[in-house]
Amino acid sequence: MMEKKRSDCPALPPGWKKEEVIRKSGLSAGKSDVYYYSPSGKKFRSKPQLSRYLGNEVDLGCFDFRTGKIAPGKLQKNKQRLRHDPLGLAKGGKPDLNTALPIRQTASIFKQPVTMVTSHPGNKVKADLQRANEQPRQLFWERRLKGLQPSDVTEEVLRTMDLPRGLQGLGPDSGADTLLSAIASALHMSSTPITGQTTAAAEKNPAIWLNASQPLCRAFTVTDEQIRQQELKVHQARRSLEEALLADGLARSAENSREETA
DNA sequence: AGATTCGGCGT
DNA sequence: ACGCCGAATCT
Repeated sequence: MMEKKRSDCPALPPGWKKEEVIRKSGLSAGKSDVYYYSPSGKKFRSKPQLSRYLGNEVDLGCFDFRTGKIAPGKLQKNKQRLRHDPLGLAKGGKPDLNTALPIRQTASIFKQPVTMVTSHPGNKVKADLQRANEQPRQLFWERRLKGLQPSDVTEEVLRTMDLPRGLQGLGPDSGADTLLSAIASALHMSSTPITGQTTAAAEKNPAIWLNASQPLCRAFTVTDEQIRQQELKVHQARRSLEEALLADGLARSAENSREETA
């Protein structure tokens, strides 16, 4: 029996082993296959398979399956993509590695926990609201959000969201789409109330008078009625998400059992 | 049956 | 050129 040399893999959680097997015959002789073994001994033979199993425990985004190391060369690609296809959803529909837990993949750039809808209490919701609030930001960084649109997996653009009148953009790129993204981002990233730009001076010269901790938006007020309507929308959206997660979970377990019993 | 191995499709 | 995975082959 050939002793398989399984080596520890530092880029993975403790207990994971990596193995490389050289092909010794056939047209592909000399090539090699790489396998990983979980601490429990399950064998993995591709990055997607590994990613499905690890979920968000480990970000495999820049993990090189063949070498077993973190590949720093991937950042270039991501930046390039940010221009017109920020999330890589546009086409080709990558299997989207790391899809196990719901991550808010909106304009708000940084991954955050999101409400997990279950029938049980004890949900963790935005547990760390005081994180990373004091990061330096570009003035008018919101313009990077221009043109972002919600779409489903078939690439069809979903209905656009309507903002209430009374919300008005400010500064360069003060279009409605940028405004929506800017406000959404502000709500995600700030733990203080979002008021818009309250000084009238920001109107005339935003570059000087801008309150950088507020979105590029004129000051506004929100009515109780608007809040009620929004609560309704959120409830409906959560139901949709719950159904989607359920369906996804079923598909995932179906695939897992298919692999196990294959 | 499970494990191993190479082919070959798709990118 | 290579990742991924089906399936033939082996034990």
